Amino acid sequence: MPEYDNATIGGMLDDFGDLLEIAGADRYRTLSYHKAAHAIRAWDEDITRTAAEGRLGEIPGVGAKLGAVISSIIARGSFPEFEEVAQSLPASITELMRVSGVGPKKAKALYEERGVASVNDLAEALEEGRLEGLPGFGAKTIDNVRAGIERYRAISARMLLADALPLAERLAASLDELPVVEAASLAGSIRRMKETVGDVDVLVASRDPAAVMEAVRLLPMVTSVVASEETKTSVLTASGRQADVRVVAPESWGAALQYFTGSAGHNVRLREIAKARSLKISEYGVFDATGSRVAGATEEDVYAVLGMPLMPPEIRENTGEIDLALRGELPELVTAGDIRGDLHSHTPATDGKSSLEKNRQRAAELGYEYLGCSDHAYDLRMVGGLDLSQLEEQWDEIDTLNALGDGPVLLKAIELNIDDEGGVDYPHDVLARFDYCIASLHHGFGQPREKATQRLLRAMENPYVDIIGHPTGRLLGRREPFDLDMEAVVAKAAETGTALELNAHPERLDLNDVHLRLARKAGVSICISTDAHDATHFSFLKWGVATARRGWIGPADVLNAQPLDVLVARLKRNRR
DNA sequence: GCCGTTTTCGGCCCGACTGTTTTCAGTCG
Repeated sequence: MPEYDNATIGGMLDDFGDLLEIAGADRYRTLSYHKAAHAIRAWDEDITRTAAEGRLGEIPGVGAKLGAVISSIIARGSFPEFEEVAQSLPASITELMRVSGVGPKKAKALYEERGVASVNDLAEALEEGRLEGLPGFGAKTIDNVRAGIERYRAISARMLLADALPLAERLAASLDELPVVEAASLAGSIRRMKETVGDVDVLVASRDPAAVMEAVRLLPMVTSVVASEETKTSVLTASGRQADVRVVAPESWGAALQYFTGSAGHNVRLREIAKARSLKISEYGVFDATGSRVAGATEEDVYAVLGMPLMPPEIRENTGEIDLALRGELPELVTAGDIRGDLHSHTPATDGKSSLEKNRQRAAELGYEYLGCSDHAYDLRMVGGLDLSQLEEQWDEIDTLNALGDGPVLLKAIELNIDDEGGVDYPHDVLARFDYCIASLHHGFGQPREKATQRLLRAMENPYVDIIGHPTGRLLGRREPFDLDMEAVVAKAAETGTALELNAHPERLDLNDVHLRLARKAGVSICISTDAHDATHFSFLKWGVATARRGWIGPADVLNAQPLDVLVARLKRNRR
């Protein structure tokens, strides 16, 4: 049987919820599938284990029925309700709903009246004029659907946060400079620092929306205007990415910023809480039963009137943050300023571009107290992994640079390669000579869960493996992560005192937010490392910090937020 | 289908736009 992970099961429940909606089921029933899907994605335990232990009911939004559905999926890959609906409707038609302008009713009509069962079918039917005369599909709707298909195809390829954010920040900053603009900010998933984003949302406070819209259309970075209305303009930027700029009145600024930042699930929870207190919250403000505004100008006010402190955008994902905020127990989140050094960098001795000296100089500019030099170990032959004599050469260079006195302390480290049995490149007597060792998986990506997991567990049992590098091995949009039992990995890290890396490379961001929350709960140390292969890569730190914050990681959890003596004392080899 | 600071039954988030609706359903964010 294939293994079902949380994301897969969440996806299946989402698809089924859409299918039910098309079939015309009660909308609260369909909503419950979507709610459960979200909760399962955020569930930081392997759901097959939760199921095996009979604890599915602990997942918010999962009751008796959904528990049975999930168990059925795990046992046999499907469930009776799905099979029943799939007899009358092909499962593929849920894809139609991803096209802007097509909802459940139109999707159903497209399938039943024209046999359209996928976005490709839809594009074809459109070309051939086969949608003429279909009720609900007038000329304008057809135009909208045509544009929707293009947008769907463009956004399916999501953009890395690191590619989208600089441009988005420039866009917001240039609007902020306009005299008619009182405030400008990013909103949506890019403000929440999600690792990938579909499009860019920018919010502006102004009394003169027309002037703002005009200015947006004329910005140099705008290559074309998709649509421009009174308070909203959509443009394509040089990157080909769509940005939506919205204008709101200054008295609604905070409410609108809160609203458009989301996430959707977070907003729904907030509105439920507001309602229970006889308040109504919308993008215009928070209103009491008499309809008078009680908050809205700032985000602080909106949260305060609901009894919460201002919520950092990165954690607004409806994964328990609201309950913590209500109890005044929001976790302290790490900031870039807390970071005292980088523990993972490479030099030209293996596959790095910048010399040890140059890396050290850059680390000094960043105000770091220490820098870990961690080139690849011997077994990674393709990048020229170091043998003992090369290591001794590097150690001499480190000693020489450290003797200069000023600047960050260079640490003698290594990135070990974990072999098929969980072993590493050097014997213990060599490993003992490093200040610390990182061990990483570099091959065997297709291995079954049991095998890949065992490799990591065995590596962590080595007393000289202090840190596991880029634990899941994913490359966003390019390579799937190793299939790992992350609970077992985290448990072993906690048991052995091994730290887990949060690799800050924008294509990795590995561990992800869900894994980080799991590690935090288990008390595992995290090191936020850039894995710099060039001195310019130390700036990747911000992506790692953003992801750490999404994972509720605080400065105390972060190994490289500690002063050098504390860091050294917390290394596995020095704890025993 | 879920769930309890009004509730174990009757609710379940809000506001706006769009088009083909002649009074509002469908869709979106």
